[in-house]
Amino acid sequence: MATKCEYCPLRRKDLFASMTSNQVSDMQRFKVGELVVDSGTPILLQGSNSPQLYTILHGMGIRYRLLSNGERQVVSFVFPGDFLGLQAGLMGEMGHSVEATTKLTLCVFDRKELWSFIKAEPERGFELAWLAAVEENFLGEALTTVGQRTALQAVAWALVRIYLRMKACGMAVGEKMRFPFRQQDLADALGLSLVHTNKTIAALKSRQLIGWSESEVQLHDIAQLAKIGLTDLKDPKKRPIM
Amino acid sequence: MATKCEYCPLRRKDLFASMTSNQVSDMQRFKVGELVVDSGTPILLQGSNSPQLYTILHGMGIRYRLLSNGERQVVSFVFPGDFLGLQAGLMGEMGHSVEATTKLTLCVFDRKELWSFIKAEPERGFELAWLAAVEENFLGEALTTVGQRTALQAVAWALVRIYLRMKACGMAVGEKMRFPFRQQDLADALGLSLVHTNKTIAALKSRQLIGWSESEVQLHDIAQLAKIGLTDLKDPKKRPIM
DNA sequence: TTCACGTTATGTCATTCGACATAGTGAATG
DNA sequence: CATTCACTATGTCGAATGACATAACGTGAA
Repeated sequence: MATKCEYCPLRRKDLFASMTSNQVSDMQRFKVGELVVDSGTPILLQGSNSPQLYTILHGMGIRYRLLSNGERQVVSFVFPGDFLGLQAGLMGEMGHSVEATTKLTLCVFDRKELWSFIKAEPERGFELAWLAAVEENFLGEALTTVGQRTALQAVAWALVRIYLRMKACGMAVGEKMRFPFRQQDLADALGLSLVHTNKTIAALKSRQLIGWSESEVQLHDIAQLAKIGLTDLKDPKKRPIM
Repeated sequence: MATKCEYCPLRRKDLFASMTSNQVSDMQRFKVGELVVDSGTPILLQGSNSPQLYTILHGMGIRYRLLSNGERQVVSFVFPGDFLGLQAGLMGEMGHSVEATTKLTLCVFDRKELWSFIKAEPERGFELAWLAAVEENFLGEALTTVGQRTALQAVAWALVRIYLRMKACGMAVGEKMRFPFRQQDLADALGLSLVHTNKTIAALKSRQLIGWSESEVQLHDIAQLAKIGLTDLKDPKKRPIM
């Protein structure tokens, strides 16, 4: 049973900008259905031109790029509210792949309708750009991490960022968060080897800064982690939902 | 004497998508003037909320982020046709700084007018998003470079990418291109130390793959460089101009 | 139960890359 | 013409990280 946009659980989180009721009903017309996939399922493929666009309603995943020598760069982790397929929708080709790392519920939109959707409500074009700018901004920060932070700083940065993003949509309580990603995913996101990532995590654990168990991570001293990671604890900026 | 949009030299390059004459005249109304700055001049500041937006008419620059420990990550090099200030225009805050590395001529727009500009011609909102998506796509590639390519691969990748971008707007002839960036800029872009970057460049020179002299770089064997850099020689995709 | 498999954990050793030192070059300046 | 400054060049050494090996552990399948 597809979720009605009117009752969309995302819009209630304060991570997301509010919408007029007109926008909600336009959104509802744009939405062609809902898709539920298992963890591990590929959603979008690098180089492809997907006819569908998705908004994550529930669950998490990763975006990644593959190099011709087989190396994988995890470009970002994706969470509820993230919009998938924008690059294909605008440029005609995805620059990365997207894969589910938990069971994932997606709102499905038809790429062909994107333009008429925006024409009907020009402000949504503006917000589409806004969303892309949020992503651009994040990638700049990630690039800075991989380029300039040490392994310890990078891991601390990543855990803090993920925690804040999850908390902002109600997926983290207290110091605990569900963490369905493998150390290999984190390693590929930070440009580190799996082994070194593991040892770096061990270093944070031995300092009592974090705990790591079965798909769950605890941040025991978030302030200290933020300091190590050369970042702050400001909540992520409000952003639009598509 | 400000360049009239009608006679904009950029629009003639095939890197850029064509515009209707309506769009050109709307653009002209949006443009509030032209700004010429010397090399080294800061244009936009990370964390600021600039009241102006710019399109590069002529010249080059760099975007970079600073970390609290003073480390600098060059996020991208910017060229004619690039739009500056989008993040501030959309999210209200720049995620990076922008600085001129040559004398720079900029079309100046008023951020306050951005929304009315888009409302008047909704397709431009779409293209604004397109522009942001192009940038997002590039940053994903850069992130992959810094995370996964070796120093040699990274330098080769960067030179090829810059060359193709410059050629696409008529700034490179044959195997030669003007290269106003310092090795330090390249190093900060690739997450390498200056010394190691210099030695990597020396390695490419000793293999006769490139030449490097006074603000000029020659790519003697572009195909081989692309191969080393794990990339291809496809021209950059067409993109809109603001 | 046993086996295979995916993931995390940890030790040893190799390599890439960074830090520091020093020098060379050319442009700007006085 | 001498000086300074920004940038490029190159050597030596050390540190951060990667590669390889092995083990521990849980899960699911036979």
